[in-house]
Amino acid sequence: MRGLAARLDGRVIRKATLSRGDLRRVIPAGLAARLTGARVTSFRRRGKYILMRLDGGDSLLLHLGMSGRMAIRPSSAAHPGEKHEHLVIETEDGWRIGLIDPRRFGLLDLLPTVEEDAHSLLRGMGPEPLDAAFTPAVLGAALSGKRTPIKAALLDQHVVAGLGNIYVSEALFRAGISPRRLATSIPGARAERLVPAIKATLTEAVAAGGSSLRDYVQPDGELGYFQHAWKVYGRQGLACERCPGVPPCPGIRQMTQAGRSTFFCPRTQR
DNA sequence: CAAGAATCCTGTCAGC
DNA sequence: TGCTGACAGGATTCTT
Repeated sequence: MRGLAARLDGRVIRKATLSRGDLRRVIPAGLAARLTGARVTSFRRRGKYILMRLDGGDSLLLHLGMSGRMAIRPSSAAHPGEKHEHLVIETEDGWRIGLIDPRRFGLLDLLPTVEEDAHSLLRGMGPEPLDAAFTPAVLGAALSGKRTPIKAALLDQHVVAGLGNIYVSEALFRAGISPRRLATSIPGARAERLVPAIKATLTEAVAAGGSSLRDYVQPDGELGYFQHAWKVYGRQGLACERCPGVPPCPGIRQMTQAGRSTFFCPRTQR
């Protein structure tokens, strides 16, 4: 969102082009026409959704799904026909911002700005994990009585907003909590560890991922570097960094929970 | 009601 | 080189 705001906030959209009518759901008719000629007045993020406000009172709702990304280039640059570029926004000051989403799990919608919080996709969403209001007591209350593994509970956007499959594994490792543990056992001392672990994981990821969006300005920009900071995700079989040397770490394990990969250290996460 | 499975879609990679 | 199957950063809907 910060990368988009750097190029779009305060700018006038010269032209918006939609090349297909659906992503995860049908895109409202007239969305491109509404963007064209509008000035972008502010940005907001809620969970994994980005909201771009326009003068005139509407907001563009954007979700990148699993495979979506934004490509930012000067309008003057050559465009060797990116595949799966579903929406293109060109600004009056000469930038071209494209939404590229091969799997089309992403989402676009248009809604009145005053109704953002009432939107069906945002209503009922859990607290923002980086807000001061996201405390161990708040997380504990959301998990209390839930007889699902904590891994699955943290992926539920109604419990806490914005955590994905990678960050859940990373946060549980930092907190020393087994992904198999039932959510209802978290309130109390474990929530006291888990909340700061979630905040630290996301703060570091945003710092690293923000750089990737800036790099998108380059034609062959790198995707970012938080993947180099993963402590368990994708590291099955490797030693974790928290086990004492003797005896050595039994190795990071991978398993499937609710259809998603989970990575964890079987010794330090209990 | 809650939890797991199936589902949408395309690209990539391992194995043959 | 080419084919097949498994799997991928998400979230909703269907089953159990």
